Amino acid sequence: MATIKDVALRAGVSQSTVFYALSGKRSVSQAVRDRVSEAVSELGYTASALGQRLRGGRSRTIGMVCPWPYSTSDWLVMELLSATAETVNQADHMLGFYMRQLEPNEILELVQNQVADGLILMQIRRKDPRVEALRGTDYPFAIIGRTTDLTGLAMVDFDYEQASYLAFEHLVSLGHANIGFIAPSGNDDPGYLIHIHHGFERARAAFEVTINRFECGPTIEDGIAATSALLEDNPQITAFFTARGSTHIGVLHALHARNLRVPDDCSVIAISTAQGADWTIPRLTSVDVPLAQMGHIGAQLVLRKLAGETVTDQILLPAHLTIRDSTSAPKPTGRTYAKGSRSKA
Amino acid sequence: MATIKDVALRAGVSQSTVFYALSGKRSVSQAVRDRVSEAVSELGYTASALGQRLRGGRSRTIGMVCPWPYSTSDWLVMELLSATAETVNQADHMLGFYMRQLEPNEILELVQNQVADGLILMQIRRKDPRVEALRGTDYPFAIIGRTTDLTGLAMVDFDYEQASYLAFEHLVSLGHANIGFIAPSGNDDPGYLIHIHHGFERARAAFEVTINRFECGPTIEDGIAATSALLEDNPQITAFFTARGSTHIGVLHALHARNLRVPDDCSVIAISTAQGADWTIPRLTSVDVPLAQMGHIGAQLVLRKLAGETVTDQILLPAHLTIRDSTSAPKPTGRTYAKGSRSKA
DNA sequence: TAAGATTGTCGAATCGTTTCGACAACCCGT
DNA sequence: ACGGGTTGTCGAAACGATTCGACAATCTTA
Repeated sequence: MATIKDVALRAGVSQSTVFYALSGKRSVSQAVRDRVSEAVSELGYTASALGQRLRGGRSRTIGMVCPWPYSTSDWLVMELLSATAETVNQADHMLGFYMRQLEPNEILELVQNQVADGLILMQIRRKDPRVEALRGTDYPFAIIGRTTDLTGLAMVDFDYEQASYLAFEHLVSLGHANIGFIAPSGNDDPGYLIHIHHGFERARAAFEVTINRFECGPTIEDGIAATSALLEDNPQITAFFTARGSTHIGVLHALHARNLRVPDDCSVIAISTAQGADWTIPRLTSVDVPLAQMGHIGAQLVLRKLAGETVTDQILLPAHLTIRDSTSAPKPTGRTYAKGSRSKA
Repeated sequence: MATIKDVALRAGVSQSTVFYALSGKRSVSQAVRDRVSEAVSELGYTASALGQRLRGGRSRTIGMVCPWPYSTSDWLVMELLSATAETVNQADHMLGFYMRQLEPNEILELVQNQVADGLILMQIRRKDPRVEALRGTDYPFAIIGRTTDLTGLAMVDFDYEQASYLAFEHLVSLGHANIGFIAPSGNDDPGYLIHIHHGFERARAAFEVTINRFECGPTIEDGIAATSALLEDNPQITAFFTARGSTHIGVLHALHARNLRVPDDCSVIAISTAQGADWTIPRLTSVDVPLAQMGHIGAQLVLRKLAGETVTDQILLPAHLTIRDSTSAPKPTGRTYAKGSRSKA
């Protein structure tokens, strides 16, 4: 591999002259410029990033800590990852992935070793030891998600509370009076679950509606079990709102197993992503989480910090409802729910 | 940021002694070792990766070129990415993502700049200029997918031909005599499409069966259009085999719009992933592409090359059918297909 | 006790790029 | 022709970890 030294020898000038000829940071005579560029092309020289980085003290790398897989469904975050990578690449940096839960001290080492110039953390817990390890240091990082204490942090997140509220509002406006709410426990991590819970409480206070709540995990199976349990106890439910992971798939499976058609016999609404919502039959009415946007913004926050800016932006992306094919007004008469007809699902 | 120099000053010894005390590569007296480790913890010293890498000439980074998004559906490859990252991380390397189509010369620069020690290429085209740029160089890289000429390459791929054949075989064994095959054109890139085509040809030669073929792209909408067109011309079709991207979702949408139940009125089989197959209702009988395995192996190939091994493994992962809920024997009598009932889909 | 082996420590060089200060050589106007 | 400015080039010194040869000091063995 040719170095700048080789080029200098070949062109018969000093290393620094080669450097200035190539970088243009000082004026160099035309004759020398020509000889240098000739030597460069003959030797196939390109500057080694290693040397550049050593000198600059920067690795031109941003690390993304992505404790994967958080749950089986979360591969929807591909959208977030690819958006982040895109923004980072555009800024002529590399996005390095750490696809496991790093200990706080491992994260600090990433910093100190100069493996990465900056960090993006996701799947943030409400009290997150990783965030606490970084807070207070001058290390450039941003979080996608929210801790309880956001003092001084650069953050981007989605307004899950409003998303949750909008889902209830939509169902109520359609005339649903009995809603099954398949929910995470508000006490669980990651942090966004609490906001979904707050939206639920706001809706409960605002609307005259019966909400049957069932707490469960994020998997398809959890969704099936929750739907079954809710229908068992509350056959009068006319709509389900499911807010986490791939539980919405479970709801659809469970309804299908009972021969309940969506949305004719039962409406379903979710907090999902646009892509995920398009994959179901019928397409899901959903408050779509703008993952790509979150990735872009998260990357920008770090890049701005890297550029020397003091960044304490805390950006909450607004929630919008997208009406697709899984919700309609309840049909008060049409549905016959035979208690015994539950399948093995 | 503390350097080895600072530690040496603090401990009152030379840099090299600090180094030997920490690395253990030469013997150091207990007294000095103690003073050094004391200084290290006082200063919070950790070795800078930048310096280490410069000396070693290695960046301990593997680049993954992932021209994203190839199609809207391909976020299933998240599984591949996370598996690759896992393996690379375990070997104490970083996986750097380039989420756009890099030009061959950009890829070569990655090499020469020592930004990455090795490369993993995916979404390989049959004649791939990126591969040709790297072939013949001693640069360590592996491909996930196949070019036409595989001479000297390290490669891992899935046996799409067998996958395709198995899908037909399954439908035939169930008694389907009229199959709708929603297929990519055999001439298209990426390269795996040709192998699906070969499997189709092998099945056509082996079985007494009518296969109605329709070429289309990879999107949901493509799948809907293909299904509609096939049913229009061949209402006697009792099963669909769909082999690319998210066309299987389109098939299900189109069948749903016609009130055709799966699998009672029509069977559906796909080449998909285990996760993708679990997301549909009913769950899809599918030849699952082992994306995680492909990622692991791809990473290993490069890592072995990095270790100095001469690697020319060309690994074709075997195809296995997973029977889920979307296929059954055709019911010769039950179905009434009303030509006029086509929806707007 | 002298020769030889072992142990512990140091200084200097290396990796490749970038920057800084120095210093000629030249051009300008008076 | 002489000061003042510009232009072009060079050498040396960073950046931080690692390695190698040298060389004392200590220990071993005949």
